Amino acid sequence: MRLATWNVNSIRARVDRVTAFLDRHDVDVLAIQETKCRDDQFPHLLFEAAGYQVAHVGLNQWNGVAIASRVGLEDVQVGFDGMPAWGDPAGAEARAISAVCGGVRVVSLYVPNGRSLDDPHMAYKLDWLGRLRTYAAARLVAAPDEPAVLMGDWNIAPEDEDVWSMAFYENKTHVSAPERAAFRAVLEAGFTDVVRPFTPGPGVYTYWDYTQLRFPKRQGMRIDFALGSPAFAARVSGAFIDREERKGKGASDHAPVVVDVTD
DNA sequence: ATGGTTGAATATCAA
Repeated sequence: MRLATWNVNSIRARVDRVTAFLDRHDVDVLAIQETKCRDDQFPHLLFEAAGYQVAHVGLNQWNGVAIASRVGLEDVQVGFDGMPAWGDPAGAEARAISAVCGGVRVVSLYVPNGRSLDDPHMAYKLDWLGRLRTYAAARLVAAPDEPAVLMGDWNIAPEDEDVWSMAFYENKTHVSAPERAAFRAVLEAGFTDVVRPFTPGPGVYTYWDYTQLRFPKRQGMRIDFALGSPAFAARVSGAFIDREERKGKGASDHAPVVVDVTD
């Protein structure tokens, strides 16, 4: 079975690229982030025509996450237990959705950006990640043998080599010690980065800013990850980052990350 | 020129 995760930066602007990607790489399950639409605006029919069931949560033009699957889509859950609320009035944002696809619990995640180190969004980001760690740890206790994968846009570059320049990111988000500790805490809860062993750095990224010619200058960040439970990680047979998807007109600023598991 | 691009409530905000 082949799974992938991709921050598409608007599903409506990108749906042709997304369905072409699914076809080209024979993807069974795609975790999608930043759909940037309400559910009634999501192009459900195009996914159905391509043979995929879709679970999507989108509340407005921001965030929005989905899972598209052609190997079943069971026990859909919006958000995760304990996911923090945000806003005034406070409410849950559309940043997490999960389902069981082909026997794997797939969680599609869009971690809050943080904006800047002293912004309230940064405290929200750290709280959100802490709650995610608690959820992930609880799942391993409740179902230690369940294949589960937390995949999406984590908005964290966990290692120095995951950014094109540590000097550039000094005092910026994505590389700060608290963010990296929050990411590491999920690993310490028992989850494993199943992609990095197949895509070693340095210079291997999943995101390049639209501005400043970052992509042709190879100035990116590795911030999209698939973290597998022990039962999932044991079945991973390969992984790659589809850098080609960042090329050309109409590309998302993120590339898809693909993971293969044995059936 | 203190930006540079893209996408979404077209007017700014978010990334």
